[in-house]
Amino acid sequence: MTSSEQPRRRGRPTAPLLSQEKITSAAVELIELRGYSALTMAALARQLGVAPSALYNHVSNKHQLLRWIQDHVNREIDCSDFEVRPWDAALEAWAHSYRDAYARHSLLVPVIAVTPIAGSPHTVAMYEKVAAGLRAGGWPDDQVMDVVVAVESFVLGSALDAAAPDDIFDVPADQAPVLARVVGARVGRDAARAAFDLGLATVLAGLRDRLRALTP
Amino acid sequence: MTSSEQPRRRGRPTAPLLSQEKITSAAVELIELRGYSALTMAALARQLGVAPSALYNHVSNKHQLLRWIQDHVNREIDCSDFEVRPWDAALEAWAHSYRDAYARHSLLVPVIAVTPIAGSPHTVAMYEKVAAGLRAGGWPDDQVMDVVVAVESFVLGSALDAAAPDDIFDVPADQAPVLARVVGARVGRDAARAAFDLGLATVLAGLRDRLRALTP
DNA sequence: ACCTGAACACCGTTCAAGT
DNA sequence: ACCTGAACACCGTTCAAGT
Repeated sequence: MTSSEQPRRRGRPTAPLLSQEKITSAAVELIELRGYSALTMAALARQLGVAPSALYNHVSNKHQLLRWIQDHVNREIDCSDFEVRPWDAALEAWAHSYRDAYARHSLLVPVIAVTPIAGSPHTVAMYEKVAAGLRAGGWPDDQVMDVVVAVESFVLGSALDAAAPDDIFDVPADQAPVLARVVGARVGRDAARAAFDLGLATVLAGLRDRLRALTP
Repeated sequence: MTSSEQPRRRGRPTAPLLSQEKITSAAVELIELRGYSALTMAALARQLGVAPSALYNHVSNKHQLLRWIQDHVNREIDCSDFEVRPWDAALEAWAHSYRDAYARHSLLVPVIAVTPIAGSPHTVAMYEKVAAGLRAGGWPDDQVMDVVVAVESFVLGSALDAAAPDDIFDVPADQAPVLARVVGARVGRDAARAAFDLGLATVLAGLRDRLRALTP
């Protein structure tokens, strides 16, 4: 060990093993490989080749880690259409992309719904684009966030629904005859997607009407 | 100890200390008193004056307990209107009641969305009424469940949103100017309710249009 | 049949100690 | 500044033992 030469105090300035980026992508990898139930601080540390306690030098607790993951997932959501297409078409594409992302991360849904966005740069950028698109489309300032939140609520509820088993509404016909009948009448394969498509089309039609009534 | 006489084997047939009803209402009481984070098997047992392991003679695990609580909450949801009012008015009242119930139990939302209803009598009864009301209102069999699920997705998403802090969208104006502007333009106190009301009105308008187009 | 008490495997998190 | 290893408080759940 040479005694001086290097700017840092002694030895070479060994780079830290961990960082927000490394931790987040390891966590996402773990989730995609083995699901959210496999995401424990111990398993994450193991994946990173480090002791569990080492994580706490970079992340204050597991909840903050979930917020990092949330921002990472939001990065995948496509909202580029707001800059080039009419507000309603862009909103539809955004809702689809948003739902699909969180259908794969439904465990995050209760986290998103409640976490301030300020610390999440990609999330802030997404809302900025959406808000700008709606505003440019003619929505008045004091209704933009209501539209965003309403659509988002539908999207997140649908993402949860997408994680439901196919037989969730199965019930003995003698116990609930009408329910059994209408449940049996659903032809399609992907019932959750059919409900989402119907709902989204309905919401968009309703919003178009509302905006039209607002600006004569 | 007399040897015969009693139908049971020996002593008096001491009634069990626990039952589904007692466990469920103790759990609900615990939740309303100290929140979901206080609902542990140990705390629940303590409330019932019993050892934690005793619970497992009546409930197979904590997840099943959550389903019992879910059915209990669903009992509070008002869907009586479906028998006496037009489908759209009844759907609106149901959605309001549904959202309010789960705004108080948002931790259950991810559970509901994924749990088969078959084992939950009040839940089945609720869906039966809703389905019958929509069907009587003129909705075709193969679309009834899509409408139910779409509205329910919006309701559950909104229930999650109702648990969000007021400052969830607060962001520095230089970082996201349009977002900051429209967030600031929301006048009202209860932003979550405003978004829910706008969304619900929009969904109902859209559904009325859709049904009208279906039945000329 | 139903309850107790002790135990188990696992969790997130803390902290003194090292470099 | 960053990591290790040992420890802590708490979880849900199991199970032999009692009545």
